[in-house]
Amino acid sequence: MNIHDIAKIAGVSKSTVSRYLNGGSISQRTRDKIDKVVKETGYAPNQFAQSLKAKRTQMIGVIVPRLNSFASNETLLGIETYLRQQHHQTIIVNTDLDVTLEINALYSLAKNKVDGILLFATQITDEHLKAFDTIATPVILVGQSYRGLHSIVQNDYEAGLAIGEYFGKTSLSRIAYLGVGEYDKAVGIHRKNGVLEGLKHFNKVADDYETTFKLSDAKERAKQLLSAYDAVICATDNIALGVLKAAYNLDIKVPEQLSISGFGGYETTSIVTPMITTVAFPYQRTGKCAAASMLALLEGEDIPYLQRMDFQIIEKESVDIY
Amino acid sequence: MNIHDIAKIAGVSKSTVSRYLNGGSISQRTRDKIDKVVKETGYAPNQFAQSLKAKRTQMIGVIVPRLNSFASNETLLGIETYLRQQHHQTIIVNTDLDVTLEINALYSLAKNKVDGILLFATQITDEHLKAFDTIATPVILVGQSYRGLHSIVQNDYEAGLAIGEYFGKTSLSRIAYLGVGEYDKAVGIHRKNGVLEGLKHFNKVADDYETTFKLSDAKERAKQLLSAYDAVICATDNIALGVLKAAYNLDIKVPEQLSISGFGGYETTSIVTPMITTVAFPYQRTGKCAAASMLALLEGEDIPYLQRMDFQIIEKESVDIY
DNA sequence: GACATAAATGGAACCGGTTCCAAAGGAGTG
DNA sequence: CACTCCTTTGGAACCGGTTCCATTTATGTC
Repeated sequence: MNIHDIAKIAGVSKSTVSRYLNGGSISQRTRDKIDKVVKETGYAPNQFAQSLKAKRTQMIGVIVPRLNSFASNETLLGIETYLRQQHHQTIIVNTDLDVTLEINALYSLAKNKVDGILLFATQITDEHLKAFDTIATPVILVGQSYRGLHSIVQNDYEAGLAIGEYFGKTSLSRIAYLGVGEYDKAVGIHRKNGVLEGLKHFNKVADDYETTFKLSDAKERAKQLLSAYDAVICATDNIALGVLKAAYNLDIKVPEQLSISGFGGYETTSIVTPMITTVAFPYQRTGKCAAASMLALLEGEDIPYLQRMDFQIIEKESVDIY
Repeated sequence: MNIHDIAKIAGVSKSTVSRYLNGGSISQRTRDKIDKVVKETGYAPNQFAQSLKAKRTQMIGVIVPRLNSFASNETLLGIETYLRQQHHQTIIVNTDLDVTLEINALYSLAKNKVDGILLFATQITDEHLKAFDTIATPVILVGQSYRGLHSIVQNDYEAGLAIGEYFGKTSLSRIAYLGVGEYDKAVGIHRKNGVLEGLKHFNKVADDYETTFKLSDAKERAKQLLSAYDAVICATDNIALGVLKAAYNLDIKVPEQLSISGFGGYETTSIVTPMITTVAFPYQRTGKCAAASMLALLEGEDIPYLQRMDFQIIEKESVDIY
């Protein structure tokens, strides 16, 4: 069933049906005739063909590095919910942390003529810049910032600062920071710098160790170094969970013998015992903000190049605050 | 940049460019000329306009009831990965467990001319059937089955049977089953029936309680009844985690005083202490299977109406097996 | 070199809508 | 009733591709 069929059945031209659908000037008699036919046939215009002319597909592409991380999923939830309410479709591409796939995804989404792309970036390479340049599709970075590109990020430095000061106030003195590689600017650099600076305000220092985003890696790394510390500040909740697990294995009591904190606000941190003190980032709102910014951008509005979300320390049971 | 521009620059007709792009018969000289122009301009055909003619959008819609559940996300991961490899795009719609939104999503995806729809169903209402009938888009159900519709499900009954027999073999005798409402056929009925039947093989029975899929609800429900039992078989891992939390709160030792099991194989079950014994469902493979079945269906192949995945008991530490 | 055959190419129609423009119809006024 | 003006309508072009068909060009054979 297409507009031509409807027009023929209703005995009018297809331009009239088009006007009927889009609220053009039409007489009551014609309106009723078409109304009847549309009702009977259940006709709905091909969104597709509409987009060809309109040059707007109402589709937003989202490139995520992982589809099984709390942060990605919550952010994605925020994005999808907002876009759906605004009558847009969400196309997701998962890159499984593969940079090549990420570049491919940019070109592929551009070919699909999505109106805009939200990129959950880990790093921005020259290939990325080239792709942004080639495709004529607006891109907003989520989670990482880059000069000259629209970005929405967590307030990693300030959050780190807050947790650093939080540990600073305690009597804990042998502190380790368990982070990730510096290729990830947001988590690997800003978050860490915040923590170290926060501790410094209280004349404390932390030894700086590195692991990956994987819980099991964090656990193994932790096993080697736990005995030397009375506190471990972890760069993510996943890492904190790995450290907690390692503490269990080594029969180290948390928080009596070891204090642990994470970043993220993952649900799991309040499922385990003891519940882990963490810095919650508003992932859903981040997603909503990213989606809203994209639609604003597409409407030609000016949006700030860098938007930082807020954060909140969630005090639980894993830090000995005395 | 469109095909017309390319044709003009290369000094050929647009049908020739089209042939160049799609591997039609073309002379080497012309090929080189067009090659050069395409390279220079970075031209990529509008996937969109192609679809209008081809009547195939290479897009598959996925309707999920939640975007923050382990099962959904893993399945989605399996779907997206497979579809991407097969050069298809994944459009997701989250319905937040709202049946009205689910119906809307069906019509909306149909308007978008997705080639097929994968529906993570909880229940099938008359509205659903009507929608399936109206939209001319193939639908495959994931997670629930319905007579006459293509379905891919977990083997809920057999999995329940296996865990029922597993508990049957132990010396545990005061057993509770903590399940969900029967509106969910797969989890609420089949899974439960399997468990009860499995226990029956060993002349055991379980008291049957009901809660929701939410961890916090399960925890509250569990607090009221834990003292009366030495084992709780839970319908999902989330429920099991809630029960474990309740046991902690009541200072009940797991597994010494209380055995707990779940269903699903969620990552979290091996993060908590003790790690929870569960039945793992192959969610990623389920997603892949669903996606592959859809593409097969679109190719006109015959696929079975009901496909059941396998499962595996993951023995951990939360059940006292002696 | 003439001829048959195959390969390469351009033109036009088509996919399903929207939109511009001109023509037709209807209402209002003197 | 004639005229103007506004509303309604249909026809045609367009969005950016693909494909059919007819024509031109190249290749091979005798």
